[in-house]
Amino acid sequence: MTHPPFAVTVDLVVLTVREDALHALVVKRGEAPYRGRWALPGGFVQIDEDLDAAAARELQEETGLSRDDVHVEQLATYGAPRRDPRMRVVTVAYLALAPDLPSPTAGTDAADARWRSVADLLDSGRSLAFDHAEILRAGVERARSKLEYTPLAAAFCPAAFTITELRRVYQVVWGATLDPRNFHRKVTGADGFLIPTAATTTRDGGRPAMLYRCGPVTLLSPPLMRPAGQS
Amino acid sequence: MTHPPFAVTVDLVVLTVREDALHALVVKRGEAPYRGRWALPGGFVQIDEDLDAAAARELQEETGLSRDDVHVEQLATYGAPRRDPRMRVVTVAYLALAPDLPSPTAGTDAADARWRSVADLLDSGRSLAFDHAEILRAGVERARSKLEYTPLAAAFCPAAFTITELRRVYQVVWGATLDPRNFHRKVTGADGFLIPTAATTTRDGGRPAMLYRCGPVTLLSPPLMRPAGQS
DNA sequence: GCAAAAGTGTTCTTCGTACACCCATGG
DNA sequence: CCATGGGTGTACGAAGAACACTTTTGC
Repeated sequence: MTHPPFAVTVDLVVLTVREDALHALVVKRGEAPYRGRWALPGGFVQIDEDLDAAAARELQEETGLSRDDVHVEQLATYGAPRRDPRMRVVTVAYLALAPDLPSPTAGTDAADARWRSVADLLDSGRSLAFDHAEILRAGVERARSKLEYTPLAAAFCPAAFTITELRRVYQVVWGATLDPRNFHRKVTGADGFLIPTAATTTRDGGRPAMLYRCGPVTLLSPPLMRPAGQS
Repeated sequence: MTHPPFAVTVDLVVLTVREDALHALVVKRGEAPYRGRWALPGGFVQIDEDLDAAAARELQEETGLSRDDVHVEQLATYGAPRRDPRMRVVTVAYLALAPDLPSPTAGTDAADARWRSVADLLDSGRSLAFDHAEILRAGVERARSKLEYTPLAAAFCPAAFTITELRRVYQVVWGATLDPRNFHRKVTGADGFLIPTAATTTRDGGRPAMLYRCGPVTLLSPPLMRPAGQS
């Protein structure tokens, strides 16, 4: 047996911040195995399709979001021999970070796709199908560490956002509270992270806040450090 | 076409530090395609085998090293439709960090396996088979960043090593020069990184140096920072 | 005016860096 | 006794943490 046949799928950990909690996109399975259980969105890679393209296609089908709207990156690959009881399936997991969407699952294939809080989903008991709980955990951990040394927190925000909105992302993802004043100084001082716009907004209340767009850098140096010893 | 058949392989980026340069293990291909070219060691995942197990098996076959001797972690997965001209192959790349070995390829299957300097291998011109240059680059980049926030540099050292030997690893992998005195203070001060042993050695010349073993921590906080703007 | 959030200044402490200095060996 | 590397002390400056304070809106 030189090269046994495998099925290859992509699964997506799509994260967003809403209602002061981290949420992930899940779909209700319509068929066996795990029928009726929640699972990460995903599907088979087509025979002439690159892995990244398959992930982008699934994301488009499930959420209507295009690759340009959200950050997508490869997460890890899972291939335990019996992770799918039907056959040998290797799945390439992707992590996507999306802003909070007005109509989160509009125009999608999956009838029963919805946002659910990560805390709920990882609560042992009501577990996800397959090894998806493990994949979700890996995605959340990746997101947490990426906020430290990349400007990816902005991927959770609308195109123009305030410093406070950005800080809320950090607080929700890290489960920490950050000093608004030091945070403001730090991120506005980070070269290339934020581009100021002319506009301001009062949507957070109080004095009008400057709106920023995401800058061109992909790496923050020095990184923002998350306070030690939080969830 | 619901689940087209794929072949799944593992490929290994095995890195070591020798002669003051970063080296990777490569094998000469004995068959088409890319016959006679250098490639990363690897092979097909068997039908009942987990991905990590396949990587460990290939490592064992190619180097005689067991999982206990070296650090092995999943790197990334590559599956461009025509990356192998014979068929659709998805490869899960693994990164392994090994100490400098007395007889690097003793007791191996691959007749023509050897260490070659990463600088040579990535020199455009004499390129590796398939997309292995890209995979090697990803492995080296992963190793570089992992040295910052994990104690993995010790994986390049023998079981008992001196601070200077550890510093040489950092210098070679980062392509930077580090102040011996500040480095000494920093790593000996990092809680759980190094466990002092009773023994000393003069193998580096000069005054006898304390020998250390690797400690239990998996994450360094605060991280060691690599000097900005090096190769 | 008052509450609430934006944004700036200031102080204190911690940590990285640079570098002087002494120690312990081999030759 | 000298070269070589091991290891410690110290001084300076940059950066983080804590928090007082002024600014600008909505109500």
